[in-house]
Amino acid sequence: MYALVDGNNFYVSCERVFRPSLNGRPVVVLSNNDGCAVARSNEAKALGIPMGAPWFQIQHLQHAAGLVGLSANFTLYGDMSDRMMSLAAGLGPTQEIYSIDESFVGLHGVRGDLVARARQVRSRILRWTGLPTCIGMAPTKTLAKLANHIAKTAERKPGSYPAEHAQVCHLGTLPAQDVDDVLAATAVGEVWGVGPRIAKQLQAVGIHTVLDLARMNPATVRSGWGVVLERTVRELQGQPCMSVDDAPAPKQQIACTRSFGQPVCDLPALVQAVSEFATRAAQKLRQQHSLAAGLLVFVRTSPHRAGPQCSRSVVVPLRLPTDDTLALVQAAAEGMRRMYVPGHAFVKAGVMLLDLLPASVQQGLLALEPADEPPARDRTRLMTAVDAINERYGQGTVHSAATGQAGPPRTWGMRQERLTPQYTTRLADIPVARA
DNA sequence: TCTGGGGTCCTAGGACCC
DNA sequence: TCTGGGGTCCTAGGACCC
Repeated sequence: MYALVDGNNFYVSCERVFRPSLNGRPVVVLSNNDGCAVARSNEAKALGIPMGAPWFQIQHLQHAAGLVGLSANFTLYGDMSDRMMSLAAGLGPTQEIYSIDESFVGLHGVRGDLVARARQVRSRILRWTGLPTCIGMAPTKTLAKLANHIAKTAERKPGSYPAEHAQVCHLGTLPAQDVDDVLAATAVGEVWGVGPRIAKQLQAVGIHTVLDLARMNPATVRSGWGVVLERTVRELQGQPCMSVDDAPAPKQQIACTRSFGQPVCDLPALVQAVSEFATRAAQKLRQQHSLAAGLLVFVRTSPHRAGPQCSRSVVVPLRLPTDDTLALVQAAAEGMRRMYVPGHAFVKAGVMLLDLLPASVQQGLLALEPADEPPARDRTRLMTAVDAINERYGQGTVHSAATGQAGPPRTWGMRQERLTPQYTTRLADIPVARA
């Protein structure tokens, strides 16, 4: 049996913990550059704002409907996520953190009334962190996802499903007919693994509800759509094809990419931008104890804007796999210089670290290669010190000169005009209670 | 004029997730 | 004027091997 614990409107809920005046109001949290809505309160959903709606198209609702738009505060959300996850882990013996606001919990061997237990965990998370959640439970992960969807929808739209499913929904103990009823009341596109494309194809052959999909023959699904959807169908039928993965493998690639706050044409600014992206990517690389053997840099113009389009990328192989910020910054800057073409309004660039391998694998230099770098041991100590200082005193306290004030003005920085304080992670931002 | 069969590896592109 | 970022897995097709 599996549970899926999922934060309701997670980013919005994090903001509301520290600004209770946002309760009951339509609120959206915007993507980087205040681009589009990536989280919506129930009130915002009720206004008809779709996921991903561009801010410039909905900002008139500020006056018309009291809509509040906030810049994404990922430092806050990450910290709140850690708190929520540690409490959700109390539900069962294994936990897989699937995204910033969702975790699967394996319920193997858990005795007693699962629904009562889930309600208890849910109310503990609410009381201790201020975050509302919903919990779905079922014999497979795909069904647990579905149960979670039902729990949320039953709470948000009374009448859509039986009221007892609100907040906590356990499909595992329901009579078969009741399970069929909720599957028949749910559109096939809500299934985990069925995106817009496949949903359309399914509808074209008369598969409209989750129940329709669950009743398909797995072999037919395999030949028509492939093994991925076949697994989904089997999971809907109650046959587990996925288990809780509580020790995720290290990532195979690490990316840091950003859209710019405004278009950028000149090379020095682009070099500075990718130097900073490489710095961030290198940090992530060291956190998972990997080395990169290659680095990809890309830059592109906007498909939404008129004018000449340009999209270029270059892979820079690294002679020695490394996790050294300075080496990676150098490679990123070199790649950018190599592919740069003047005369374009670039809006996005990024760095991806490729061909990752465990840091425990040491590759020696061939004796005939010049030993022009400081011994690797010293560099490792330097990077450890830099990470520790930045962890303690804030990002960028120590940084490579390529990303600093010596460079060009930081014209490419993100737009974040509606950013809230870092309530839980910066001393100066901690809320003060007054009697 | 005639030109095998079976396998691996790599890459690009598509689809999905949140 | 203004449209995010970071991942995964699968498949098809080409290059190459014996």
